[in-house]
Amino acid sequence: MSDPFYITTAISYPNGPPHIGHAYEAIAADAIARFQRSRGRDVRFQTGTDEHGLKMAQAARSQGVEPRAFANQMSQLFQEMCDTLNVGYDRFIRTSEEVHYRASQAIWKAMEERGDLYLDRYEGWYSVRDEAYYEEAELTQGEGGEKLSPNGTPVEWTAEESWFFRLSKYQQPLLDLYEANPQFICPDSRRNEVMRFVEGGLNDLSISRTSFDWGVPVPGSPGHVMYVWLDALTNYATGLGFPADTELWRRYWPANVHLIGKDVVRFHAVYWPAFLMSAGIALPNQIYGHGFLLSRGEKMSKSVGNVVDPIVLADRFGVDALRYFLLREVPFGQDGSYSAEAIVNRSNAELSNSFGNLAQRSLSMVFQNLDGVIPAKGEAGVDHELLAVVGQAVASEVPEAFERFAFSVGIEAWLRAVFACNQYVDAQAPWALRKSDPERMSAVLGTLVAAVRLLTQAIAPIIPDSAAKLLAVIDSGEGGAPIAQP
RNA sequence: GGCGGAGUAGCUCAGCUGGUUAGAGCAGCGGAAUCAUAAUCCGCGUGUCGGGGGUUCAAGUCCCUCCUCCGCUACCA
Repeated sequence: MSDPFYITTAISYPNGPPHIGHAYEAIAADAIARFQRSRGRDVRFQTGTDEHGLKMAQAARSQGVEPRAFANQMSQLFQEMCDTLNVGYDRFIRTSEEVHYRASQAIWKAMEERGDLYLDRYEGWYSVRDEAYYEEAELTQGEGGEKLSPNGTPVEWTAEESWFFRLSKYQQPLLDLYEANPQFICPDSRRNEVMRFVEGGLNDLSISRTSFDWGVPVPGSPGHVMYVWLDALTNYATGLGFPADTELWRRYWPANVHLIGKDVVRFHAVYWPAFLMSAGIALPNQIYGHGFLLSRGEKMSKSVGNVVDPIVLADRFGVDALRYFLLREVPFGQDGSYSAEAIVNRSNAELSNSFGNLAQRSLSMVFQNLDGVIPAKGEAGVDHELLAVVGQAVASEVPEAFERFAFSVGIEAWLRAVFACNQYVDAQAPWALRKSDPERMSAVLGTLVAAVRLLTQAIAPIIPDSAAKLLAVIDSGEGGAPIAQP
């Protein structure tokens, strides 16, 4: 195989169990990976968990366990989610792995050798409750004249020794990058935001912490652990064996696309390419920031109590129904809304009724009237017309859309072809031909099975399990062998 | 505050560089068919295209203004 294609999801921060947003990204990436494989690309697909940082340390402490034990336990849940949802990753990476420490330290050293790192003090108004520093201008006055964060929490002036990265130096190189490679940040709305942000000027970035120790140690600087994002972003390289010059690394780097949520666009579209430029490593081709899933139009949050476990949804509605819904309902790149009713409506109306029933009625007639032997497709004008419509969809419209991650667009084109098949069935009425013209009935059924097979292959990246089952039935009839009762 | 995006049928949205009587899906109503997982097919949409003003032979589609909603605005995964 040639033409490598490397896709990654963002690694999930497992300070809580996976929610539907994690599932959404994993499913989308999996669909892309499966689609590219079906196109003959040599695909590598990586996902994983981002296990360092203060929040993980705190979550572990609240459970009364060590960070590493907590991470083991939580990461397992994310792996199980992927397995349940048929997300076929090639590598599930964990940032607590030893190899990842080596990779992170290697990229650090490369940045240091470039002269882009320096030790300084990080000072600012710090809110312990928010775990964040604030600018003077962001603060408000409390009742008693004390300073408060924008969230109304108390702040105190805090100073911490920290390593800094000369991000400011990369402002122009980054702008040049965005200019020369318009596809680097997608969709366009995100690209515009990032460009505005960078044009506004970049400050150097604090990239080490001394206030906790759950992280990758900074080489040669005891007491410092790396800023979680520096370590987290490096995972994409670690998974290919970096810093060793491995076969995987040579084959798959740089990544074709990092699929991420819109909330982490800046880290991927600004910091990551700057780190890579500094370290002298090739840049990924594309950062794609997808939208968020809203529960009935509202943001998911624990306090509202509308956080949904994707495994529960999969159990309730079926893995393929859930996958289909998520990629069908929401224009990829935009925010979308989901609800139990919407999942049921989509999967029943389109997957089960329009498509599933088409396959069922076609194969069932073959089984009952032709002893299960799949006939040759017809040569009448209407037969060619139908296969031309289906062919246009599966060979051109669907792949063209999937290629640019426009799943909902591609699936709509696919559905139109499905509708055309149902219209054809009704117009040809093979059940009426059974007595009047058995030969013609055979031709019609042969045409239908051929169309269904094409449609099944086209949608397989979205609903891999159902598609495989259906293809197995159809292909069991190859060479004139009778198919089993559908 | 600054920058950007959006406001089109009950719902979700298409409408590219201005040009036939503004479209699709869903929902709803009516009909046909009965092969199939009661699944399918056909027919039915007069909506101030957010308000107001302007440019033009012609504007949902360009300009101005107002209203409403959303995103980004530096170190939180």
